[in-house]
Amino acid sequence: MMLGSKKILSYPSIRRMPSYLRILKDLAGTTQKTVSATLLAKTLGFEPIVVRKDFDPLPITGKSGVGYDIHELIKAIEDHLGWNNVTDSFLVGTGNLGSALLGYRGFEQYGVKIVLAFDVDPGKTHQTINEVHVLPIEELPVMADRMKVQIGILAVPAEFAQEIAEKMIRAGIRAIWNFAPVKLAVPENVVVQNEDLAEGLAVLSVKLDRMKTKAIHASFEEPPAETPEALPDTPENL
Amino acid sequence: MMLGSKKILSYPSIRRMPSYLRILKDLAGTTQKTVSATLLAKTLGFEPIVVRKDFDPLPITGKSGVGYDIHELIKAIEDHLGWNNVTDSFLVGTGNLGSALLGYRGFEQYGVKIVLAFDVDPGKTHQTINEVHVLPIEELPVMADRMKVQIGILAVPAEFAQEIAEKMIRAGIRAIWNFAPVKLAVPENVVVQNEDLAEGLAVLSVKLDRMKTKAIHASFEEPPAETPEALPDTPENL
DNA sequence: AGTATATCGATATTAATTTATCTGTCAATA
DNA sequence: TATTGACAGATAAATTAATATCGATATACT
Repeated sequence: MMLGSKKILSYPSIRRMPSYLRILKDLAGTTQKTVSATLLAKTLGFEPIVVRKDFDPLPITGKSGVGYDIHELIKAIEDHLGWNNVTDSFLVGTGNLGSALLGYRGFEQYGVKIVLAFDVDPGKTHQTINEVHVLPIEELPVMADRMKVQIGILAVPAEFAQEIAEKMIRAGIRAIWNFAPVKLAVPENVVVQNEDLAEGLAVLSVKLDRMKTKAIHASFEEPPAETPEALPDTPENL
Repeated sequence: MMLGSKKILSYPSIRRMPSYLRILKDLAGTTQKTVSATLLAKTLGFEPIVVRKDFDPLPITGKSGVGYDIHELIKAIEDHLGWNNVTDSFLVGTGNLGSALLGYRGFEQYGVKIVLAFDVDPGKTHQTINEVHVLPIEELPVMADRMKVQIGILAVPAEFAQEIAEKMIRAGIRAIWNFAPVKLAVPENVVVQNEDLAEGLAVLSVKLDRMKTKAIHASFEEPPAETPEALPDTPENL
């Protein structure tokens, strides 16, 4: 045994993987065979050391003075995320956000394909949004069972989220991508990933505020230090 | 001076603030006057100590044996995030994601109001989406100047993101909420917050994968340990 | 060949974040 | 009024993540 013993990536690392993947796939279309951590870092705005650390647990090895093999790296990342073979998923809630998610082509590139959508509102069902059929929520259990779907995307208003989540779980869904701003109560064998736009907005607000006060303080100190007018890469945290 | 010297919140704390705020605003509609960290924690699925630590830098103080004053707490959080007075913002890109964002009522609750939208596609301009006018991108500079808008929401395809960002910046915008999966190069007096759905999806994928292997290992060890079929609160990380 | 430069990987080091522990306060109740 | 349980807040410990340092190797360029 002990075969597939991948060393584990930290969650911050995992979150950076999609960015790497995008760049790598771009490069895969060129004549380039290798990338350095330095290049990736510069493109993404963080330090090379971060990149090397991120790749460290992957079952690949770079070459000193050269970098990493692009295709190897892509494969390693996709393997780790399980994004090789696309997984089918259901989406529930075809309001604004739900439709937007349906409109996002390219989830398939991220290993997930929305194969069916559901809604409680009869006015929204039995139509097709972006080539995905919308069915009444009642049909979810049967379809989930028939299609062996494991991932559910929850894009309903907060007040229905828990109820729909339970319906998903009873139907055999094991992973819920939750866009409703509520903590879902789920059994321990079900995983939940919460997505909350307000989080990012909160960070932006604070950053803006801190930038302003910084500017004020700066104005009392040295002369403006020659504001670089054009596009220096600021290391982007969060 | 040293007046407005708020102690700083960590970014993880900042990200949790919107969740607190939502619960608090719910409670504000009831007869409750106070909340305990314990209650907030239970509702959100983390530990009370996290909540108390999060509130520690805020200029408020809870009462032992009682909790925090709900209104005081709301005010303190909103103050810190600058979500008291709603800030006007522009949105660029009225594709799927852009429309979804326009459809999100309730950003105002988060201190941000989209007052105008822009698009390059003449086919999309001069209409109204969710009561927000869509103008040609050329008009952004004039309007930004006239309305003194500081926040820009970028919901355009990756290949145009940098270009549009520069246009925003030249127009005086100081904070960009970036939904395009690219690192923007901006001057150091501009703040950027990147939003990347793939991040959350990556985390979900890995969680699901780890859950599965956990299940496999468990099946070799002790007898199933009585799976709690109904809804135990799992502490939700990330 | 010899040298400079780029780059990885291993090993610290430092910083940020989470978690634990303990003490004292408050309010309800016997 | 003494006792108990719920709670905040301070301080400390443990964990996790980011950053730095350094030696070794590959490539390009004299």
